Amino acid sequence: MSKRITIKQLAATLGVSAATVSRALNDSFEISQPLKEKIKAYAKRVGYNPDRIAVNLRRGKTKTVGVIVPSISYNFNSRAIEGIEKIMIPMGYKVLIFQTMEGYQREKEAVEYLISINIDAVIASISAETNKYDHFDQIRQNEIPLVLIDRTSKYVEASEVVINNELSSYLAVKHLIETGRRKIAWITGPKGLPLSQLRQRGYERALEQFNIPFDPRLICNCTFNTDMGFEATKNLISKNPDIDAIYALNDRIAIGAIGAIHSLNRKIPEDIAVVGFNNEPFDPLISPSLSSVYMPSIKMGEEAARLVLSHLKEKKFLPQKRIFDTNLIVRASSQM
Amino acid sequence: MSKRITIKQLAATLGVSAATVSRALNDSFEISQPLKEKIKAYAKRVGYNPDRIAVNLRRGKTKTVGVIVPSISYNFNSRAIEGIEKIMIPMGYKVLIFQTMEGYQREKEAVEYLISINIDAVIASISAETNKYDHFDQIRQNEIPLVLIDRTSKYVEASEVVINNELSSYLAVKHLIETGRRKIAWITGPKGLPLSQLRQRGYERALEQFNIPFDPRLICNCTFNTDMGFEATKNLISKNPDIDAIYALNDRIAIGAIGAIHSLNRKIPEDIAVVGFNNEPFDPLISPSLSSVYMPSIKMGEEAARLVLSHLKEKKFLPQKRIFDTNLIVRASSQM
DNA sequence: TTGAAAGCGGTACCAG
DNA sequence: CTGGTACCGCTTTCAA
Repeated sequence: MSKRITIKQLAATLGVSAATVSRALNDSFEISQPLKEKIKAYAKRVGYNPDRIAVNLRRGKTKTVGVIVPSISYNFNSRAIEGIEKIMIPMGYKVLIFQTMEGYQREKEAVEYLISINIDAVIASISAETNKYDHFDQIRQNEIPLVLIDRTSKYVEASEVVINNELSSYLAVKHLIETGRRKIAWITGPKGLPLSQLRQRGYERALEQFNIPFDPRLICNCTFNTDMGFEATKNLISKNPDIDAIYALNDRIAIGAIGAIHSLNRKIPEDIAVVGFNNEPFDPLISPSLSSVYMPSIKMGEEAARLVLSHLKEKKFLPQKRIFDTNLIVRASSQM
Repeated sequence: MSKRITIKQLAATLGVSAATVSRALNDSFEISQPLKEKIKAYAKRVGYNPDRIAVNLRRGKTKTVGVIVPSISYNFNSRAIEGIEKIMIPMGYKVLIFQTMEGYQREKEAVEYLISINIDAVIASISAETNKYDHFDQIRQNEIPLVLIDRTSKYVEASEVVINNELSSYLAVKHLIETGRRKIAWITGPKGLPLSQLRQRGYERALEQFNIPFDPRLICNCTFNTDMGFEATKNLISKNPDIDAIYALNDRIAIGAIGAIHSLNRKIPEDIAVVGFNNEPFDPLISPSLSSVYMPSIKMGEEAARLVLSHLKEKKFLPQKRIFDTNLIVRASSQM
C-alpha cells in the first residue's frame, strides 16, 4: 500500500534477477520477448515507478534542463518557457523552472542546485540585481551547456538568444520623432543591465540622426515595476514640463507612466506620447492602448531549446548567438 | 577544471576519510573544531558542491516540494507560487514548478516525475482537462502530503486551500442585480470543474433570492481564454439581445466579452455590465476598467506552504481545508 | 538469454 | 574524535 516498490521486490516476486527486470523495463534487446512482456505487465500492474534519483545517480545524467528567470510573472518569461517546453518535452526532457525575483542570491542558489542535481543544460535570463557571474562560470566548468536568453552579460561565456536591442530601440524612438516629438524622456532600468545600455544607445542614435540634442535630464533609471514608473514619470515631468514623449524600458514602467501623466491632467498622446517594450497582452486593452515593441518570446524560447539540443550533441561547447527581430506595434498612446 | 569534485577526492587530498569530510561538511558535533574548519575551508576553496542526487538517494528525502499548476502565466498561479516560495525557501526547501497547460497528460507526468524523485510534498491546482485522478492517489499512496490549491476535486483526498466560490459568486451577481440588471449571462468553464459548479450555484442563488427566473440559455460553457470569451459573448448576445450583464468565470473571458460587446456597438456599462473573476493586474487599466473578484493569491500560496510544513511534521496525514474570503472590486464596467 | 556483482557519490552505523 | 564499511536503488559490465 504505502512505501515505494523497488526493482528488487519485483525481481523477487517474479523469480528473476534485478538485472533482468531492469533490462526488460528498459527494452533491452537481450531479453526474450515473452519474459519482457510479462515483466512489463507486472510492473504496470503494481504501479512500479523507478526511482529516478537512483537512475540518475547511476547513469550520471538526468535528461533534465533547468530554466532560471527573473520572474515567471513577466509575460516574456512565461512565453519563453512555453517555447522551451514545446521543444524539450517531446524530446523526453524534463524542464525545471526557477524564478529569482530579480535577486542575485536566489539566482546563485538556483544555479548551484541545478549543478548539484547534475542537470544536462541550463537556460537562464540574468537577474537585474546580478553583478557577479562566478555562478555562471561554474556551470561551464562542469561542462554543462549554458544558453542565456534576453538578459545576457559579456562576462558570461554562453550561447545567447536575444533581440536586436539597439535597433529596436532606435526604431521606437524614430517613430516618436517622426510623429513630431522632440523632448523624449527615456525611463530605463538599472544602469548595469546590458539591455538598458543597448537600448539607450538606440535612443541616442535616433536623437542624433534627427539632430535632437541629447539631454541627460530626460533619462531616469528605475526598477521594473509600475509604481516606479509612476514616480519616475512624475518626477521627470515636474522637472521638465516640456516633455512630449516617454519611452520606457518595459510596459510595466509604461503603465506607471500613463497613470502619472493622467494624474497630472495631461493628455495621451496629444500632450505626451508613450511607447513601451515587450508588448504585454494587456497593451491593447488599456486606455489609451499602449504602443510597444513586440518580442517573439515563444520563438526565442524554442530557439534556446534548439541550441541546448545541439550543444548536447556536440563534444565541445561552441557558444552561438541568435538575434531576433522585433516589431514596433503602434497603438493609440503614440499616434493621434 | 572540468568534472565534478567528489568527497573522496577531498578526503584523499586532505589525508582523511570520506566519512570525516562528510561529517565536517554537515557540521557534525563529533568532529574537532580545527579539522572541521580546515575541511570546510578547503571545500569552499575548490568549490565543492555535493552531489544532491547521491545525498537524496542515501537520505531518502529531498527537502523539495513540487508545485503543479495549469499555467504559470495566470496571475493567480504566479502569485500563489510567490507565496509558497516565501514560506518554503527560508525553511530550506527547494520549490520545483511545473505547468500542465491545462492538460491531463502533462499533469500526470509531472506527478509521476515528482514521485520518482522522492519529493517531500506536492502542491497542485488541477487542470481543466483532468477527469481521472489516479495520479493524485499515487501521491497519497507514497505517503506524500498533497495540498490542492484553488482547483480541487472531491475525488482527491488532500488538504485544500480555496476561496468561498459560491459566496463570492453570489455577491458578484447580487451586485449586478442591485445595480438594476435582470438578464445576466454567465460564461463559465468546462462543466466538470468544481469551481464552475460552485460559482454557478452562487449565481443561481442570487437570482433566486431576487425572484429572477433562471434561464439556461444565458449560460455558456467555454475555455479559459480571451478568444473564447469573445465568441461566447457574440453568440449569447445574438441569441439573447436583451442581455444586460455578463458575469464571467475569469478576467480573460471577461476581456473577450468586453471586446465582443464593443464590436457590437453596445456600451459598457450602460447597455451591458461586465464582471470578471481573479482581479488580474490589468483590470484597472483596461477600458472600461473591469470589475472583478479579488482572490488573496499570495496569502493562499503561503497557507498551502504552511499546511505542507505541518503535514511534514505529523506522522499521519490529516487533510485540512482552508477557505479564504474574496473581495468584489467594483470598477467602471459594472457601475454607472 | 540471464544472473552476480561492482559501483554511481554520498551518509551513517559500528568500531576503536 | 576518526576510519571502515554497508547501503540507498538502479544500471551495466562480465561470466555463464
